[in-house]
Amino acid sequence: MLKEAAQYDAKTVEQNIRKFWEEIDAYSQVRELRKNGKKFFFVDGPPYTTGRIHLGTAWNKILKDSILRYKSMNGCHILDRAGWDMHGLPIEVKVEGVLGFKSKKDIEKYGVGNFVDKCKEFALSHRDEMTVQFQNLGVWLNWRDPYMTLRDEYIEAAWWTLKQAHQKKLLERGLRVVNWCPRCETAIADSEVEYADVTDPSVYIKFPLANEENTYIVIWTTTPWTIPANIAVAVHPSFEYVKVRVVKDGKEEILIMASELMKNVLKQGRYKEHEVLETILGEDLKIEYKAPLGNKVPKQNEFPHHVYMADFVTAENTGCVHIAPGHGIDDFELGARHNLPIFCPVGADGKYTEEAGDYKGMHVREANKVVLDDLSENGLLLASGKISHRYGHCWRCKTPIIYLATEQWFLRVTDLKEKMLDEIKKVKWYPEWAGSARFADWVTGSRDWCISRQRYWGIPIPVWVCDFCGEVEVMGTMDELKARSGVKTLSDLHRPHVDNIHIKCSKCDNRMSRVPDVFDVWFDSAVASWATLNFPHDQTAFKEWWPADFITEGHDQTRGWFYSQMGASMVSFGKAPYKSVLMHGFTLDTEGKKMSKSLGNVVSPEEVIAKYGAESLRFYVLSQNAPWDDLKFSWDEVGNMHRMMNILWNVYRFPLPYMILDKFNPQDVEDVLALLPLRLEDRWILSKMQSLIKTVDTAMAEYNLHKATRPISEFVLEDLSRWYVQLIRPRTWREANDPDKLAAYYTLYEVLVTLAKLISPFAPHISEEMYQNLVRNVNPEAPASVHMCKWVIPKENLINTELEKSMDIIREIVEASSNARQKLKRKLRWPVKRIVVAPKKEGVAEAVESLESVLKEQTNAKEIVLLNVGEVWEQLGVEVLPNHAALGPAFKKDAGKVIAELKKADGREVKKAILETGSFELKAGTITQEMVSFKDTIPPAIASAAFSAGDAYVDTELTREIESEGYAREVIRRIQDMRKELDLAVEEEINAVVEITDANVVELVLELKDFIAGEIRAKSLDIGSGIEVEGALVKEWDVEGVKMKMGIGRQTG
RNA sequence: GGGCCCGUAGCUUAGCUAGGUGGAGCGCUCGGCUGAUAACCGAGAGGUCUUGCGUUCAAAUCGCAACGGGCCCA
Repeated sequence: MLKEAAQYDAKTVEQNIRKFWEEIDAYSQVRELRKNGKKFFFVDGPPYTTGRIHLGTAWNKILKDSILRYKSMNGCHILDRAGWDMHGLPIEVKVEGVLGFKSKKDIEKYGVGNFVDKCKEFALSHRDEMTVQFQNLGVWLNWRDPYMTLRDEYIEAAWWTLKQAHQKKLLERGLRVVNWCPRCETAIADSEVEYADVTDPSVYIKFPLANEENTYIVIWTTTPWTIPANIAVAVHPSFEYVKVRVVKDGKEEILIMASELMKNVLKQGRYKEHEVLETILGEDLKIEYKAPLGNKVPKQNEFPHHVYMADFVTAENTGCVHIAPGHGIDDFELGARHNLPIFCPVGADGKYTEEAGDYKGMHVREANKVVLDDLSENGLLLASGKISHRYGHCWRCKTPIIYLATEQWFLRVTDLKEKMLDEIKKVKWYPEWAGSARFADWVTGSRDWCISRQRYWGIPIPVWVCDFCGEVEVMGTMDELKARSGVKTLSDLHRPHVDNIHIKCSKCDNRMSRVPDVFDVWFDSAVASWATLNFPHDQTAFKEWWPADFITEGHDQTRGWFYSQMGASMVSFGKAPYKSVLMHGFTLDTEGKKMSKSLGNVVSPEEVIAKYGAESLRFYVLSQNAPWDDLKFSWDEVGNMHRMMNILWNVYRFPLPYMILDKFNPQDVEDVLALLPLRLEDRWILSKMQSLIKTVDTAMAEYNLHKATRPISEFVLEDLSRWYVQLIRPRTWREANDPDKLAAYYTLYEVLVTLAKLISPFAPHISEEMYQNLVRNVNPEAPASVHMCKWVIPKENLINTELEKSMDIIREIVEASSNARQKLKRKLRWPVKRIVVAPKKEGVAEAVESLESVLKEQTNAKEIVLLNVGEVWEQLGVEVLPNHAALGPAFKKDAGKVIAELKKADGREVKKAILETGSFELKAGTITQEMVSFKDTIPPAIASAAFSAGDAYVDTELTREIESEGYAREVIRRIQDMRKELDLAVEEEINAVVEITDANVVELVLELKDFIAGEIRAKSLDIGSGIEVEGALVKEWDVEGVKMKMGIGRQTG
């Protein structure tokens, strides 16, 4: 049997539903149910286990959940292990913080094993916390068996992948300039560099030419600390350069720089006079110069220093670029092209090495000032200032990065770039530009992938190198390592367990040792699509499922997970690891600014849930934006969604007491609906319902979640609550069990059940609650959960677009008439004599004729008058406006008489005559068309309002009948109000007394005494003038200026 | 400096692909309803469609530029 429902309390509903899901293990039942369906392989982008989820992660998981629920109801067999990204520097940094560590030395002292254990503990406990937070959003993923990057089998997937790379000669060890964090003492990937504004030195330095006295080439830099490593200068081959003689403080010297930048440089150096000696094209600059700090860095004097051509030189500052191949990416590449020495006198800790001569032991961050002083002493500092610019930082510890040439391991993904770009085109991107523009752009500009990190908490790089001959071997699995090393038991594949395992070199029989590095954590998640299938151990699952059908992540993952997965997959399998990608946006605050702790504008999902519940948050993030646009969070809008949910709930709740009272037991709804005498409004809402399903399906086909959810809100608010429910109210109150009422019950029931299924992917809790009551309480044989139901299919036979259009017109007329009523301040409670509809277009007549009863009821009109298209209502008067400019010359001195006569004439007749014959005869003369114009006039009791297809007139002329009914309703409404105040039950009977001073009104009200008594459930009702008023509650009222005193009391006995 | 996305009423937004009087919701003002009721409904006011230039008979919509925001990169 159906049960009544309490007022909407999102939190209670959601908690109960989640408990219910747990009890019946709904998630597993659903997946089990669909196991023979079409396979749909979803890979969860693994959130990093640092702590609490934020609004962006919530949105991310809500999108995933809604899409997967939709797919599942459509019959898909879904594979959806939740993922967790658990390795890497972020956790190391947090653990270091907890332990109070400052550098790697502290970790070594503490013991790598102990440190790694702490990291593991941290990751696992945070995973548990975050799981609960996701579940509180109603997100269904496989939480019980998630994939975790710290598991041995996951690590093996990464190892296997690296072995593929090695076999395909895509793994390379080499000296490269990498982004280096001097605090973490490790290389970091391009994707781990975060850019922020900083103030740095902005200095102009003169490099003295080797063979020309007192002549200098001028360079500009923001990193003076790299000057000790300077090897060359780059100029643009097609720029024009000048040799210019300058004078400052009486001293003369010759400078070389780009001619278009000369003015700037001379200003910087505060030179008063100058004379251009020569202009030279960049490519003709053949210059050798002396090391500017040769006196401090002896090693520098061993290197030749020349000027080279480079296209990356821009026309900024001096047009001459300082090149230190050990400290810059462009520099390194230029150096490689010209076989320059890769001089890098800086160590892993950011301190200068032995090679830096006098600077040895100094940290580069402190070196800028010293270097500038030394240059100044050498007379080479032309100008020194400050600049604010964007500079890269370690995205975890925020330390400014430096560029260092170091030995690292690389994946040569640049070799695969062309193929990768082809694969991008095969993937279906939502929106299209996410792939064709954004991702393609990133891939085009990408470099080889540095996968090694000099850290502890990560997947150990499974590369063994021969201590003697340098031979390289990669272990693909744990078993392989055991077999090659002879180690019998290996409890864990992390450091330090694998650090001291050695194998024998297959070439020279000497000892091979593992390189100490761990993987870049982006490599971890890169292998997720096959690691989640337990590949390489489980080949069958891989064959059945891979590649992924769908992934969705934020647009920051273009450079991140979209890319890392693509790269790893190209290396392993030569194709894209996913078939379709939905790129979603970021959550920003109301100002459109990024949410960040430092700005203090962070809103957490928990706050939102605490206030409005998960369902409102879900519907909000789904419907507010297109998925790919950034979402500006707004509390008001979440509140709006909550309001919509509340209305949905009330629509669901309101008929329940009546249905229960009538012992309504819906069975074979479809068949019964076909037999019942449905009213047009019933057919209308059923038609609307089917159309809505189509809209949702169309939107979901393109992952346009916003276009799926917005029309649902609209349907609930506009069609169902504001219209259909209002229309059927009187039918539900009827006490007899007549077919007309049943038709309303069945229709509403059918709509509510369909709606519950339709919204279940997006609002899984409230839909489940509705379903459990409406369906399961009536039919225990039905599927145990709404999420086990099949997706709704639009019933074509119920669609009637003509009817939908007609109803739209009727609603417009109702709105227009209520507008017109307002002009005359006539309440809806008072009936109006008639409503006249004057159509301007076809279709209105049909609508009004077929839906007259609806129109009459909703406008509270005694009569509906329908005119023909273009017909003017006869009650409208026509005012004749004389055109003095035309009348004056025509009638001269009689004009006044003509005008007076015109004003007395019947405007309608004048207009008719002019329109038909072009003239109208007055006693004083003949009026022609140009002499007058016309204006419609409306009688005082009538008001008009336009709607899109015509005009509506409301005639509020009072009749005795109308006044009687109006006053009666005023009385009823006030007594109902008093019943409420006394907290009476709906069916409870009362005794009532109404004293009305105005005898005329008493008479009017008495005409409907029985009607009033019935409406207010009065056992006895006294109405009169000057009678005594008593009862449990007595109140005085002012009804439209008429004084009334009413008293009611419980009928006892 | 480059790529991509975004910029419409006080707030959140629809419309932009396929140019032709800019629609909503919230908030505000006024009103209605009172058997969903610590709910619900209607009306009104409120817009140089970020700015400028261009294409066109016609631009929120197409193009260019600037400004502001976001993500990514150098």
